[in-house]
Amino acid sequence: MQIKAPRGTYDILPEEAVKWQWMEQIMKETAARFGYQEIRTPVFEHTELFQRGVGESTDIVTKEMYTFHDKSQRSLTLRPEGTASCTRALIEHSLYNGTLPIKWFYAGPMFRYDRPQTGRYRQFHQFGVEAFGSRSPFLDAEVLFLLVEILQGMGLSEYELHLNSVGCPLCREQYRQKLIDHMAPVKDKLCKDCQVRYLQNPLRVLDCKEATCHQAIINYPTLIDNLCDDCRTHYGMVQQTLKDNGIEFVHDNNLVRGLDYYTNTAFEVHIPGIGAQSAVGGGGRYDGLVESIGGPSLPGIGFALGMERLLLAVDKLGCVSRAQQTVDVFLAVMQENLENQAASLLYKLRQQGLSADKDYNQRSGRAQMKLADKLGAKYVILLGEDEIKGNFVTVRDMKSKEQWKIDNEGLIPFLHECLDNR
RNA sequence: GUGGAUGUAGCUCAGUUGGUUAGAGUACCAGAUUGUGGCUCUGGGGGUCGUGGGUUCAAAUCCCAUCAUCCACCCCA
Repeated sequence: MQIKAPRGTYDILPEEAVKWQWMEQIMKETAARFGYQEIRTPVFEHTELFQRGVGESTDIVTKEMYTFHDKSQRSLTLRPEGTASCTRALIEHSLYNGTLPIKWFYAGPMFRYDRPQTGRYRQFHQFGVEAFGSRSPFLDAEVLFLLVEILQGMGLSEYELHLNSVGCPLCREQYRQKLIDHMAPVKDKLCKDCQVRYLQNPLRVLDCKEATCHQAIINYPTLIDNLCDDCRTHYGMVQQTLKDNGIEFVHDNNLVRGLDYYTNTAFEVHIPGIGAQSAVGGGGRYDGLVESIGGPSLPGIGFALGMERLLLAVDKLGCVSRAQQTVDVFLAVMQENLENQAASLLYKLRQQGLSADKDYNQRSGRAQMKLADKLGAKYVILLGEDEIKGNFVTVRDMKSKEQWKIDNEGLIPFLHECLDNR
């Protein structure tokens, strides 16, 4: 049987890779403008990091991790997300002793064992940012501003930003109890999944899509009405800052993020029309995370964007124009016995900073011209017996069809001048 | 993990109630133009019909299994 890319993985071929470069460029440039620096962490970590960092009860840890043992029987896991690794690096290098906040961005592959569908892969890519060491609501706003700036930079203005606050451990625990009390009398009416959620993580009943569940718990107490004073004030300032700066969002009582580490601000960005997996990004504040994986008490906030979903949206909404990669000069060789000289000339052109290419399959002169055309060559250099004898080359402008005989010595300056004048 | 749809050339797809050598468009290569591109014309290569079993005189076609893709659920990016 022919070997294919494993389930849920795929190749990014050159044509597609151009789009990735374009997208990464926007992301990195925007993050830099906001004062975020790149960090690169390993793609695998000790399994324990994710168990503690992401949360034992999450779907990611319970059923989606690529976990394996290396030859020394260490349990390692391909990273399912980026925040845990960043936090580990922060602690490992004691960076919390330095200037705060620390503002990082990263981009790279993540791995989750899940059933593939449009916009969902087993190896997928995220761009994310993390800011450690400040609880300021203005930092929350900055992170959201950065997120929106990236979307707009990609020409994606049709997004929906959902916002909520999941409170701090203190007020959330009180709220949790209140919610359980509210649901207790009607728990039999909940769907199967929600029966389990009711016991393990009652907040997640709120974002169940079953209409019957929503009806059963109608008039439920909301998170926002049960925040403590500090959390309420914090959330209010985040919202106000966004409003003051014209960033549209909707407060969403049902938004409860799946990862255990979130506190206070939680958010999700959706782009309608790219399939069922419409969440292109999500994030929030995680003030307890650093401590929970062995560091000092240090607050943090971040988000992650799904890169293939963003490209899906870009393709769907068709708002990019990307130039085809072309070559400045194509070298057409008219006699086989001139290959040595052709190779030297080609190398020389490239050393002089020109993009140049030639045929390697003994094509006829005509076929070489066709190839030059296909590669988008601006100029073709013809090299044949006449040229060699006369110490010159023939240069053809592919657009105007003009041709000149140029001295060997004058060739490079001539080409540079031609290209500069285009 | 659950349910549904679909797998024929690199790509997009035809292929009749099971019947002889599986087709088209496009892409690729060559020639017309032996040293000159886009257009046109002519020719050519390329398929174990996803894979493995079964039914049949005969299977791309019917049955089973398996793998993969897509859609939805779950969940998330």
